[in-house]
Amino acid sequence: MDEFVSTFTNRLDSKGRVSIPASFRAVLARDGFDGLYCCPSLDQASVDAGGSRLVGQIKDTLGQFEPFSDDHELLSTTLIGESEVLRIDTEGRIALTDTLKAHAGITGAVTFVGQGYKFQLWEPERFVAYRDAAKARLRDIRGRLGARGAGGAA
Amino acid sequence: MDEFVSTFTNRLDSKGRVSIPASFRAVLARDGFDGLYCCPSLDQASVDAGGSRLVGQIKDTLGQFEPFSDDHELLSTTLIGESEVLRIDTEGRIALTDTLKAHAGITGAVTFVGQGYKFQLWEPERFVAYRDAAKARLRDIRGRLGARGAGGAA
DNA sequence: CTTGATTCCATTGACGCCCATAGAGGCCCA
DNA sequence: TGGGCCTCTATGGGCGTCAATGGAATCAAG
Repeated sequence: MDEFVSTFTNRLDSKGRVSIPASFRAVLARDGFDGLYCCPSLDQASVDAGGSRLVGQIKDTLGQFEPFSDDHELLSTTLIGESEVLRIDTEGRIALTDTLKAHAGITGAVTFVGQGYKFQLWEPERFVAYRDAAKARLRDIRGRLGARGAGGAA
Repeated sequence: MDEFVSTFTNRLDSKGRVSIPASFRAVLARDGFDGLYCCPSLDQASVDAGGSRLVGQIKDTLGQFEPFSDDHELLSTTLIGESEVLRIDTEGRIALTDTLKAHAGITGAVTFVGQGYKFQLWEPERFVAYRDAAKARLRDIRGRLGARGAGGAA
């Protein structure tokens, strides 16, 4: 599997370090990117993280806007300016910066949420709330998914 | 046969493991996917499971949405974040995570329900109730279809 | 010399792998 | 056609390995 799948919650130790889930590390290793690319999510109190594929996706998104346009500037300010490349230590852990922790409200633990080509970091309780809201909204918009359904209908 | 067919019920052992029905294992082996992809059903207390074909179907669904869009984030959080890739041991067993067991209400046994390109995991009693309700609805529909029937089982 | 950061080592518990057993069903042969 | 053998599936449990975590040791600066 070369995608980030599933959800894990790990604790920060006294030095602020947290282990990246082993299965995510395996994906990152295959990806080849050195370190972990992290950028605050645009609309949520979470952090988007990943490797080359995330970086590529961000570039593609930026490429859809005219260079020097307001929109391009706004996006690049957030997607690139607010980003960090975190070092992964020999045990597979990272130390989140204060900026990232503040954005996501992370204190004692982190929930890692796989999203295919990237994953997100959440404060565990906030994630539960977001997840429940997401499910509820998904039921609403499911009609738009067409006849094939999203892995559920009978 | 390369489709999941029929229904089986197996018990969980003291370590929470349960055997995948042999005929399903054969289909998975042909599918080539390493492990078992499991995704909570959106509307039912069950788990959708399968291999590459299920994953492909989910990817197709996600591919209809623009990356970083609200809808894409919602979908990937639910469809991928809630999913698990379970390892299949040398005996053909899996260990369900607490999250999946909680979603389906599974405690002592699991009912495996073949559905062609995927199959579902149910708590046995809940499945019986669901099946009976489905049958009743089917009779209802068939009645409206007139004499030719809907090819339902006896 | 003190502070912060990075690597190294130790512990604990979960999980994967291996072997063992029983029971059901299929197959062969008389 | 009946009985017995044999294979395979489902299930139990022991053991080793690895991941997550905590803390000490080492290194880089200021």
